[in-house]
Amino acid sequence: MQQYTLIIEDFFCLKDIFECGQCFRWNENEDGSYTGVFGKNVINVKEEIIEEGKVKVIFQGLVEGKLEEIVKEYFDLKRDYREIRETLKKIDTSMKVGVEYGKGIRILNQELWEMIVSFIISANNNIPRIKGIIERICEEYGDKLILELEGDKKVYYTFPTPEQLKEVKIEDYRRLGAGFRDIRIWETVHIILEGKVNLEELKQEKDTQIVREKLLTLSGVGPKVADCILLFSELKRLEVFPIDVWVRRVMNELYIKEQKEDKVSKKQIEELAKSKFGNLAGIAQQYLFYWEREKKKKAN
DNA sequence: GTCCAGGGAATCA
DNA sequence: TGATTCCATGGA
Repeated sequence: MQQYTLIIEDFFCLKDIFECGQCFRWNENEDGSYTGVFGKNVINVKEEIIEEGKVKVIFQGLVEGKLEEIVKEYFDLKRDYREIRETLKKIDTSMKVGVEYGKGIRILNQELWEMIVSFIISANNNIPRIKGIIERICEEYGDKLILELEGDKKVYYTFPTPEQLKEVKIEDYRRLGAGFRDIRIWETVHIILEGKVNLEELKQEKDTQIVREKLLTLSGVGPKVADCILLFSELKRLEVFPIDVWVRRVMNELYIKEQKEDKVSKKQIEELAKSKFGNLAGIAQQYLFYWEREKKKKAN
């Protein structure tokens, strides 16, 4: 068990980070802290706001290695988000509102394999259900981790490796609620196990288009899922702009203003995003996605 | 009962 | 190339 406390002199908000739609395995506790598993680590994070734009963050957890280094990498703490927000806010008033709303966001450096499977499951699905499916797969096939905080022991599970999923059958994924995505998960696991796509090589590849094409050879990975993997995993391509129903909706509402939303082509949105947001399109997308979804939540 | 969700693949024009 | 259709599931 390690502990690490950090003062961040910028906006940094656990709710913004964990509920903006980029991750599926972080859950809020009764005390307002969040606990999550990534790699072989299980970590609890608590924040105390010192003043506007200054926050104390307390990390506690079981990790392989040094907690400080691990969280600095995972939470992308070396990147200057203040500068990113300032750049985006200058684009227009809509973007300014979106950035202000999600100003505590950080784009996490999540494990490539976990993102591949998670976003295959995300196809035509909703976030609460995606989380449930992933959690059940981890409970069945991942490694058990036990975290004890203030005498309270809880059990967590790692995300299973391709090797750990080797003997899993298509019906097993169906039984765990994956629905029609069952065969896609199975096929992708076996593409990796057979070495047809090498994840370590993908992490080394610098050309984003080559990485994207490789990802598209995986079963259940189309353009949108590939873009989510590129943006939200350790591949960290902040310029890619995943377009789902929410992003299409918000881009149409703010900029395109077409009566019939389904008439707006993906290409049109892509080109608009690239020209407006440039190499920060991915982060801009996340501010917009989060803003649009929270707006909808509040309306209900 | 109907609609919708961080879409992809197969099929057809 | 581009448009349609089907695909499980659970909550609203």
